[in-house]
Amino acid sequence: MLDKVYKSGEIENKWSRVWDESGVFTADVESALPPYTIILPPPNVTGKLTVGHALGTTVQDILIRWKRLTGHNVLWLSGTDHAGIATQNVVDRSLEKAGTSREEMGRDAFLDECWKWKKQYHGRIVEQLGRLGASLDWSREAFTLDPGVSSAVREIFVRLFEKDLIYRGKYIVNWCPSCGTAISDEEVDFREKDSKLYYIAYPYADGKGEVIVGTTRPETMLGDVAVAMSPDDPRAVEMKGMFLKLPLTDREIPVIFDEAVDPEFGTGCLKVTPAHDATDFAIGLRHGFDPLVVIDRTGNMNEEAGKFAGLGIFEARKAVLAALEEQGYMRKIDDYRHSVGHHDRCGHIVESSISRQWFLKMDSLAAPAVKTVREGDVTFFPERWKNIYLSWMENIRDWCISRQLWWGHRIPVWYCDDCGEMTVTREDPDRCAKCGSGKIVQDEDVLDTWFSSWLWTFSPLGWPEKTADLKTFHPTDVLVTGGDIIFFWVARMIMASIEFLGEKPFSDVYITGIVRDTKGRKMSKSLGNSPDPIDIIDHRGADAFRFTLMMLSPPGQDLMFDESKVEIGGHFANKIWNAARFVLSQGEGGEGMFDGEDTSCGTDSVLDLFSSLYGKNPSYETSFGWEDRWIISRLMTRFEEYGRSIDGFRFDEAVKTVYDFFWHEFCDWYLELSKPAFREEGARRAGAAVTARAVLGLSMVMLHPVMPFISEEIWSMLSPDAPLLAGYRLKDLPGDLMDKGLEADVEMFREIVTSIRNLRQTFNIAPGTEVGIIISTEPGRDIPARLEPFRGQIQALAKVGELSISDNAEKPKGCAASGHTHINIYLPLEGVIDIQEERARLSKDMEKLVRESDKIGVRLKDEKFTGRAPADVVERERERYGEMMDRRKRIASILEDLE
RNA sequence: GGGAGCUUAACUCAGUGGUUAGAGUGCUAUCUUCACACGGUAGAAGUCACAGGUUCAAAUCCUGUAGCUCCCA
Repeated sequence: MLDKVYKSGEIENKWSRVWDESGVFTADVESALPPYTIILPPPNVTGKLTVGHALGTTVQDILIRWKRLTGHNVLWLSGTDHAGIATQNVVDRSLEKAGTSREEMGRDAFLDECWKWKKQYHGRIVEQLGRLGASLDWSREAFTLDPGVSSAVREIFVRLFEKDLIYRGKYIVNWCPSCGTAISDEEVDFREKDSKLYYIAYPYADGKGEVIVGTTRPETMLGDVAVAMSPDDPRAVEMKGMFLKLPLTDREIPVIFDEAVDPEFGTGCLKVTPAHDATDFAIGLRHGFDPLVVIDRTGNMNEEAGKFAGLGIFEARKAVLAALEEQGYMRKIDDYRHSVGHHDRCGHIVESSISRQWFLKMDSLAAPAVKTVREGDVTFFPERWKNIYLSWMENIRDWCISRQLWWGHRIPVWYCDDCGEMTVTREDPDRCAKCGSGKIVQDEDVLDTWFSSWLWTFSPLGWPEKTADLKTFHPTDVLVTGGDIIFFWVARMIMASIEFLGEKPFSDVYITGIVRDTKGRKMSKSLGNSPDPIDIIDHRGADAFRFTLMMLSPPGQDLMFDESKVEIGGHFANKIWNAARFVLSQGEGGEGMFDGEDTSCGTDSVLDLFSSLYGKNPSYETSFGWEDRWIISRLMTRFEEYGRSIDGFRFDEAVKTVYDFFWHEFCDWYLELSKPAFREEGARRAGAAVTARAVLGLSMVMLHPVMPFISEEIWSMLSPDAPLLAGYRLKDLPGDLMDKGLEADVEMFREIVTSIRNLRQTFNIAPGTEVGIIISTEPGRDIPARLEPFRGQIQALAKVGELSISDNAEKPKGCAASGHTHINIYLPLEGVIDIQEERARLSKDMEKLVRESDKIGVRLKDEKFTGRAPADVVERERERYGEMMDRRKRIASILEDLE
């Protein structure tokens, strides 16, 4: 006997192993099926999966498994990312603990150390993805520093260099003093900070006055080269050509005029520090000033800062303020709140700093990528991300691609000691391409990690070789990722693929929401509010987790996640488990149902059994009841809805469809309705058992993309010889099994059962007590005949003994009653009914009904409505009105009787 | 400063012009009946943020207001 409660652990382990060994996730480049490709956004190889990863991975796995089931040649490409800064940081920290450092051990030894980390933690990521049930193709797994992928990076660099799109120059860049490297604009997070605005006096050089300059960064004044004012400033005339004495130094600096100055801000006077501010850098360029660097790469003041040299930025600020105060230059200090840039990896405040770096010109790459999205060749879901993409792309700036790190793709540029020229080649050179000198040295820096990731749709497929994989699987179909890396990654992939392959990298971009805690905060390590997905899977099962994530995340909305919510999925898994237990305990049902045909579910899949049953079944009439035809019809309806939802990226809808069907139609109604048949012997029992098995089996197909483990388990129990569900290809379902007329009659039946149950509970009739029921119907509609097939089930499900169904049946004295469209239900209860209470109950129904029907009545009399609304809407309203008025009449007459 | 999103039941969320606005959790009553108490049955619960407008018809479209969140500069 199976456990009463579903236990996920062992079952998940078992199937993970079986799937791995089976090779069903390996894409077949020879396959004739239409390809369907997703590349996994490569997680940081030394990182740990978060709930956010679980969300994205589940979405991809649902798409992938669904496409696999519905006959596609599926490739879900797995891979990891070397995460330059993050990895180098953790390795640095571990070296520090061991009492050494990167500098001490040297570049090669340090890289060995990084590779050790990579090897050690790679397994953790692989295992975590496996625990989630991700059906990735591991045979093609790639890592951003693999030789193949690295040579693609090299190829790209050389091509772009040869096209003059890559250049080296001294510009203002974002500098992280903590990580000791330049970073791109996209890696800077702006956060609002409480700060001060200092007003500092800069005296005229001739001593006859002063201007006051407002700044949030007084320490940078040591690098000032000018004070700028707006050309529209009323003081412009008198200030023109004037020089100022720069306090705390012996330098004199000019007053200049520039459009970039906002005359409304502060005093309208801006100190210009080209070496340490992007705006000032631009002003400096326009006016021909050499930047004066006063802060070094480690965030300390340099020798240009005079007596402040050697101080850190904050110490220097204090010291400068004190000196200004002491020497009488400080005029005013205001509280001021403004955005300060922080490095998104380490959280340290980012400096704007002059530095020689490598850049990639973006304009010409961006133009076709804008066009592709604008014309809908690449589509974003939800759509609004398109505008975010476009607005970034249309204001794109050059990309700083060099990083002062060791862990990464080293920049393939060699400098000649003799002639000073650069050599940039696909193979490592041993002499200068210009002068032939052997004294060449490679650039010390590495490339931004994203410079390898932006090739990710094609570099792992073997590009630049024209491989079969590339031909079959590129362009890929959909990219699933978070909105926070649209600029880092999505946009750049579109540019790269168009530039180097001449085609888009993917057709659709599905942007998932962000996972937050129940207080709406982003999950982060420092807050400690991010549960470990593996703990959740240990506690509640991967299927439950996946189901819950999908149930709770409508497209593009952030998800307030809390582990306790996974109960939803856990309860559902348990329900599925128990329904399966019940169905399996009813046997295979094949024996003796068909003449000479073996229908036991052993040799082929449940679906094949199912298909063979319907349509050509000679004992159809005696084996199957309306219950069976009904649930099959519902299953077909739901299957269609489900496929539509997944194809439209509506995973919340898809998941709800399976849930509703399985729980509220299959379990609540069908299995209850089948219980009488299961107690019988012979054909009827067999028909019910076979239907239950077939519907359970097809439900597992529907469920499999969302809950792969439990569905695989139950599938295997239904039919031990069947192929793995994970590798199963669903054939077309028979199209003629929907019966809308039957579905409507069953609706009427369900309303009657529910209504009788309601009456029973209202009058406190014990659950075990049988009651007599009289159903009185509207003449001329043949309702008694239509209800006749349902008689037995009404009696069974509502605990009814004597049941009379007839047109215009007489209402007995002293009974509880309910009125429906064309139907009255009477429950004789002489002496038990409290007339007053019964009147009150029915009056409440009546009031609501009157309110609604009157509203429709008014609408129908309004010629504007009947004239302008579409005919089918008017017709539907008319029908509704007729039904409501019928029900009104019925309840009114019941009320009259109670007088 | 510019832009986006959100505001629907106690909570978390569906529902983008046409039935009496739904689900899950929670709540109330009841049942341990031979798949499941992680369950069954029945039920209560909403001024669809607010104010205007468009329309025969608005939770849904438009404008404005308020609050919350995010992105960009």
